Amino acid sequence: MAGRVIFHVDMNSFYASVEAADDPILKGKPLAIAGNAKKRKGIVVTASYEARAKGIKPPLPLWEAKNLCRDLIVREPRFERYREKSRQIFELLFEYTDLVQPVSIDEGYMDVTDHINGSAVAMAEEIQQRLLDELGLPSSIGIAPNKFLAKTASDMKKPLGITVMRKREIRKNLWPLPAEEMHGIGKKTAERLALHHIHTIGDIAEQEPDRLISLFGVHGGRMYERAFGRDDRPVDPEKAKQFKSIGHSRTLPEDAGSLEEVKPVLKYMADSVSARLKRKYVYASGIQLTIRYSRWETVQRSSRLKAPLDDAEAILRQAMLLWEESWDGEPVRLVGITGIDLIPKGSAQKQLDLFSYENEQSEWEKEEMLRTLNKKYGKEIIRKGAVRPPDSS
DNA sequence: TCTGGGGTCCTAGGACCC
DNA sequence: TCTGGGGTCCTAGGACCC
Repeated sequence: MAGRVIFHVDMNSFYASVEAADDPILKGKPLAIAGNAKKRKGIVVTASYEARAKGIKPPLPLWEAKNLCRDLIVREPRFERYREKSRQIFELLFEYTDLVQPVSIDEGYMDVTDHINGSAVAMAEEIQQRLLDELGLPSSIGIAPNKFLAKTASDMKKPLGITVMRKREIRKNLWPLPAEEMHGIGKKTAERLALHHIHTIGDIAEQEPDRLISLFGVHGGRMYERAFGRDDRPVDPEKAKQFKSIGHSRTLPEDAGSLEEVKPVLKYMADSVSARLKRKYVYASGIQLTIRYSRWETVQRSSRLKAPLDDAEAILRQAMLLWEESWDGEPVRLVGITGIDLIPKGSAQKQLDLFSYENEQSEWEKEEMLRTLNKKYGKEIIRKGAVRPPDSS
């Protein structure tokens, strides 16, 4: 694969920029998007560049942010609106090539190798200008022969930057960067690298690859390759559509100390996860319950299902069984439900046929669990028949 | 006034099988 | 008196990213 041209398009302060585009009063002001502090969700998710200038950088607790900047404007996030804007962004990018891979709500890769008329920089400038003119949103674009270098390049100049990273410039532009700047290296790995006197990306490049692999596993091998700017991952438009899990979690208004207290929250989450599974045309073949204790320890327990499902009551029932198995009686700060091991509806039906015999065998087990739960928590939510193979329609 | 919510990927270790 | 051993599958937890 010789001479690809990859763009990494990264929106600047995306949530804050959307708010400013929708409400011009916010333009040029220090703005933070943050959850409601009274409900203990007080962290800054996104800060405008004016707020960043005062040292406000996500994820900062809101009260600290207010101390740093007395006239900080705070808005709660409107995720539905951001998703809508996100769709518009990618529609615009798809005008240039089919090889667009969204990687999050506000960034994506483009493989424009076969679509350059003139210079790549001119094309990036046009895209950036159109995002600004048509959607009111600033972006930074990195241009490079692969995803890793394009991503690194887009980070180098914000806001409204366009940065080209050529292979031959790696020694000059990549190697001086701190190791933690490499995508995939976070705080923990950077600390471990520092123990071995590895501080910059250049230091990584100087290591024996076998040593990195023995220390960090496949991650070590990958960081060595990246340090030389090597990355042959294709831009894959399908990847964004392939969900592996769908979940919903929430920090509670106050700590909970019983299943009665969290049951309404779990019910709400089961409904929401069920609705999203149905919308995405997938079944979950496992359900995972997340419990975060007020002591900040997080526990996750999952169960595999005999029959893949998308039914809200069945999801809730599984979640409550998992609660029974895993809650240690301590105060709980957050709960979450996630559907895992998702399978598309078409293939789910085949699996169901395969498992139907096994289902009948385990029927007495279900009855037993239901009796136990019903005795304890009443029958309004937990009912026989909640777990049923999905309709074949 | 400590610390959100959506994810993906990798690894360690136990269960199980032959 | 020692108590094989290798492969595979599954789960929980951790690191990381936006």
